[in-house]
Amino acid sequence: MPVHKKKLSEKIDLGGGHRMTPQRQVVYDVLMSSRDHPTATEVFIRVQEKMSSISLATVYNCLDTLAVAGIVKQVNVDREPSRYCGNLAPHAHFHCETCATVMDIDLKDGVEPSGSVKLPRGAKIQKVEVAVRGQCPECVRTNKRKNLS
Amino acid sequence: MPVHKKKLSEKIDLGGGHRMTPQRQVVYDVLMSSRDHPTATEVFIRVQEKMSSISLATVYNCLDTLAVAGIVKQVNVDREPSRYCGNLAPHAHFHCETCATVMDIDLKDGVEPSGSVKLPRGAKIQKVEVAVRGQCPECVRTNKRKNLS
DNA sequence: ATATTATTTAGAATAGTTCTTGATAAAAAT
DNA sequence: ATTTTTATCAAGAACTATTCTAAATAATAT
Repeated sequence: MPVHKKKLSEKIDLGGGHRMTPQRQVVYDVLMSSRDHPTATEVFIRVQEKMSSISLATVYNCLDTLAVAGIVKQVNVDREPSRYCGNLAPHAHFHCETCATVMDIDLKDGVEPSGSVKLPRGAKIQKVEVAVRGQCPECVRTNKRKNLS
Repeated sequence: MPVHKKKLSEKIDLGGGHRMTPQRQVVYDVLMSSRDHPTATEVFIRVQEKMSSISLATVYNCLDTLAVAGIVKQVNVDREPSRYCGNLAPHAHFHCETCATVMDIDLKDGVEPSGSVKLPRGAKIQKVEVAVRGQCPECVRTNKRKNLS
């Protein structure tokens, strides 16, 4: 079942002369029905179940087109593979160093994330990203240990 | 002239049976006398002026060893090449999308960067990173434009 | 219909980084 | 002071995520 608000298979305008093709639609649907933050390869695997002929390059293309169109978000954690996210509401990310998952965390109401830093005078701010690293509740509870070789 | 506090060529203990070799010392000195946030390749170029025989692989090794020892910081901006930073004090980073430089920005006194997010209940927080993207004062002033092909 | 433009695909190419291997060097043990 | 152990260095190969290329296909506009 879809976890985000937009109806699945809803036709979306990508703007700029771009078409909502079957491939883009399937990639979009997979993202909107994912709560985790899959990498391009993970999206590829999930998409293949619905459209086995699709190529990884196309998944990359689709993700990029959707991200540029602003209907999905690209999330980067250090230099790990990019992840993709259908949650367009402003939020931060928590990265669990034990199980390597990325989860959304909400912002506190009425608190600007930029409030904790001295913004350079005269700079134009485009966005402020807050990323938290640590061990997620699930991994704390099950007392998992980091994979030390 | 050195921009950070520690004296250049000061012998540092890396711990864990690691030695402060000439190569590591030169890499460290270059970082400590840099205000910008050079990439491994940029460090390599600067180090070569003092030690022309050093290899890029060794620079990577040294940077990694120094980072693991906790005496320099590795800074990642999206999926761009890692940058390295000798400023160990807690701070955030500003990334100029026009000139692609990364600069330190100070935290406001007494304001926890984690204060703007709803931390997951039961999670162990290791660190909170704040990254600001936009156009730096210098680029705003000179009205530079993004390099659109 | 025809021309134009966008898209898909497979595979090649790229870039940053890590790994492998043999040589070198420093430290520890004898 | 030798020997043994351990750490390090360097060159280049290997790896991985991603982008690019080129040709085929499909959709849209004329």
